[in-house]
Amino acid sequence: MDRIDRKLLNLLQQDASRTNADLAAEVGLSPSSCLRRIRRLRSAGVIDRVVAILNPAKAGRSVKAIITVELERHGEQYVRRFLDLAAAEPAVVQAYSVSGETDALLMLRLKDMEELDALTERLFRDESNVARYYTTFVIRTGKETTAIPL
Amino acid sequence: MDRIDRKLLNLLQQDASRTNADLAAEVGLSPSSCLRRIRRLRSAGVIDRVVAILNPAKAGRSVKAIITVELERHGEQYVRRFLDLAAAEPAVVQAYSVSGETDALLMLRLKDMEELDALTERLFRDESNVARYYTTFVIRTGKETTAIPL
DNA sequence: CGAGTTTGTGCAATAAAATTGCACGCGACG
DNA sequence: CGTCGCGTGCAATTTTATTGCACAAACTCG
Repeated sequence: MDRIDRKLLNLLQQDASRTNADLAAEVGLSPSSCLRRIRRLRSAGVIDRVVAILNPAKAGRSVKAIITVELERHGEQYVRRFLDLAAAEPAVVQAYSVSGETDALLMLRLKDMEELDALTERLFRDESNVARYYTTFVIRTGKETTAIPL
Repeated sequence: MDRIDRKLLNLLQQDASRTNADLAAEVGLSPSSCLRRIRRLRSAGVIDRVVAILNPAKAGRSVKAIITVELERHGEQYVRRFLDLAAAEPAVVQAYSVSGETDALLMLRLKDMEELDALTERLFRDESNVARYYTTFVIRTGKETTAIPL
């Protein structure tokens, strides 16, 4: 994991659709060496996967919401059970258990309010272990990246 | 934007490193038609970009934290200014202005606590407009996807 | 209803890119 | 000082993407 590897990772985190020859030129390697490095990073698991990022609005999911959840019982098995329940929802893109006042935090991608209504109904109606939940809406996005700084 | 387009987008959101011929077979199209659809989705902006997703731990950023911020003055220009400030920080991967009790929410990727300390120092020391901020740590990740449901 | 146009498709040829085998150079280590 | 291991570049090969073309379906407008 030297300087070149980091440079490659940074480039790939920005745009993984570039050709290998292109990347090789930018980091100052031959295409074959560059390719071998990328493959090594991939099989080492440093690169987890390569994905397409969609434009939320054009994919019909312009509403972003955050739900913080406080559970009745805070034990690990209860938290886990709730996270699994939330993870099963397609609209839930991130589900975390957290420290502090609340127990869990969900990040949602929604089509409209109706969908939020249906989701909260599903997640919190039967779930007798949820003491309280707070829904927050994202007004403006200042930054949203998948890139991990190196 | 028909059923085939959606199927393609779902596949590409999961794994954009598959070959075009492979994708074509899965959606039941010839490689050329499949490629043309993907290119159309890309130039229409539905596909925003293609990126490599790293393993946070293996990239040396295993700590995930959330900071919610309450500003002194809540006016739009103040919120914007704060978001810009936060967005400039490499450790900040998501920065939103939100509805509700607080004004902004930051999602962080950190190497260690020291980095958090340095960051809060930078973000909140000079920033006299910040009334209060709450730091929360992610204990467990139940789900974390970049895929937008279609 | 029907001619014309637009849009999408498959096939085959072509171009571009990834991948592999091989030999070399450099640094670590005995 | 020789040997080993690792990474590199080059060139050949294989795989993949891309393009031109002809055809079929859907849609439009008179």
